[in-house]
Amino acid sequence: MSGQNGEPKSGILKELTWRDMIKQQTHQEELDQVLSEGSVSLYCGFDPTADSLHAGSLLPIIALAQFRRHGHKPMALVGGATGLIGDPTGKSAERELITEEQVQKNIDGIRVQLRTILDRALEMHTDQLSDDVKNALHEPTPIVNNADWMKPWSFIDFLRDVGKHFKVNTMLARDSVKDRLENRDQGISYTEFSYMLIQGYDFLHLFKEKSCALQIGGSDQWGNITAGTDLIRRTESKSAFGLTLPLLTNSQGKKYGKSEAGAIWLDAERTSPYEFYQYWYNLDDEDIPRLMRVFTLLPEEEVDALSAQIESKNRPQQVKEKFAHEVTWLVHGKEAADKAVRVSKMLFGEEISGLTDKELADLFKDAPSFELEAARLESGVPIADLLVESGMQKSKGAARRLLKQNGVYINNKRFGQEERDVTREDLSSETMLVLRAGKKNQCVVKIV
RNA sequence: GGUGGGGUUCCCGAGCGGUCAAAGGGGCCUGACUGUAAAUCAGGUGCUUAGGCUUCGCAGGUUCGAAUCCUGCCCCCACCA
Repeated sequence: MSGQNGEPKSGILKELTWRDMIKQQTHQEELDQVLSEGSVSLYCGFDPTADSLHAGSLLPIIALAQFRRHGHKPMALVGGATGLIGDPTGKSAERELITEEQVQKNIDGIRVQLRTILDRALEMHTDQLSDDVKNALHEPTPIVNNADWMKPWSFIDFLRDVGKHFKVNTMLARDSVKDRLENRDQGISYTEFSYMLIQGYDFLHLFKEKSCALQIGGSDQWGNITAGTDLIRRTESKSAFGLTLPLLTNSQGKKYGKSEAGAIWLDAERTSPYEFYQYWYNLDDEDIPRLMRVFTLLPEEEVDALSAQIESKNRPQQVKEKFAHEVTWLVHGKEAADKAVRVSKMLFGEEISGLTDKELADLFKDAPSFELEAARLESGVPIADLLVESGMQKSKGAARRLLKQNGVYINNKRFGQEERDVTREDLSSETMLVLRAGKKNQCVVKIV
């Protein structure tokens, strides 16, 4: 009974629909039927282009988790083979090849993240889960690597068995290829051109070996996904399905997952849980309801209530705190998320004083820190020097400007415009002080 | 290969012998107002020991003086074959 106008009957599609997480799908009704009849195996691929995933990858990860929460069997695929080739989709120019060692290193990194987040998604809001699902929670979500089945192929075999099923005519019509062909000085290499054969074959392989009937991915992956469903239909005469997720942009049309400072990584070393939390907290109010549906596992009623609250401007901070906490929890764990909330309250609150080193160090574990020799403090350190040496400002000129604009704070207390020296008086605990530049940049200065 | 137009500070883009550290816009930063939001407003946005110093594709040259003129080189774009 699903279809353009109908309600899907499978639990998972119902969920993804109200969350607005479906961009396109192949054979809607048939897919809905299959998903409502029983447990379906599915997968989503992740490119090993870096040793950490970033916030953009969170969407497919959550989607996989949602399937799992509805009793299906998701898998994550890391592209050990495809990563060596490079996906031309959405790229205006040929990419540099990544070395094999680098790809391996990247795979190791993102594997851990996938595992952690996928597992954690099963521990959150468990009251929504059916008993069957709860009983199966201890089974980890499988993570496969396409290098395992791609590497053994010989070129000739691959061309005969896979290449034969792809028409260059069709491949040439794809936007990602067309753009590159029409732009004379940014052609496409045979290597990248072949990318879709590999991704298409991955699907066939998983279909045969793991009964994988569905591939999901970002909306840019539509072409690559249908390459797989087509290949399966052609060689196996069976249906396989594809589903893509929407490309999320904010009210200004910008993509998520990037801040001015760069990408928001899922790796705590690259983007600390505190920064991660702050990223979500600081997004536009307007975008929060939409994002809450997509990036949290909160149930519908709760999302609706919170959305209504933020829309009516009734203590919107509460809603944002909840939202940012949920996302941080999913990625970094509850403890880290709780702490991010505490640190944030501390930082955006009153003057910092009366804390011990231990408390301060604990609160600011994620914040950058800088060590200053005790002797220098005794004689006094010019504030501009401190700002530059701690890395908060890149030149003294910039430090002076900031000062003049009233943007320097020590222990959350405005420093004033005068260029005086920082001394022992400025410590907030035994050996530390908190230096802040502007609203959101702080650094712990430790005396050693 | 031929012809024409270009490469300017994070980006776009003006400047075409001194008054240019270089208009304007975007971005970014800071402040005010708020709510750590958005919108709005104000200021800032090469380095500096504040006297200077280094920047306008690269290398030379002309000149008292060059981003601006000349020569060579590199790269890009457009049209033609």
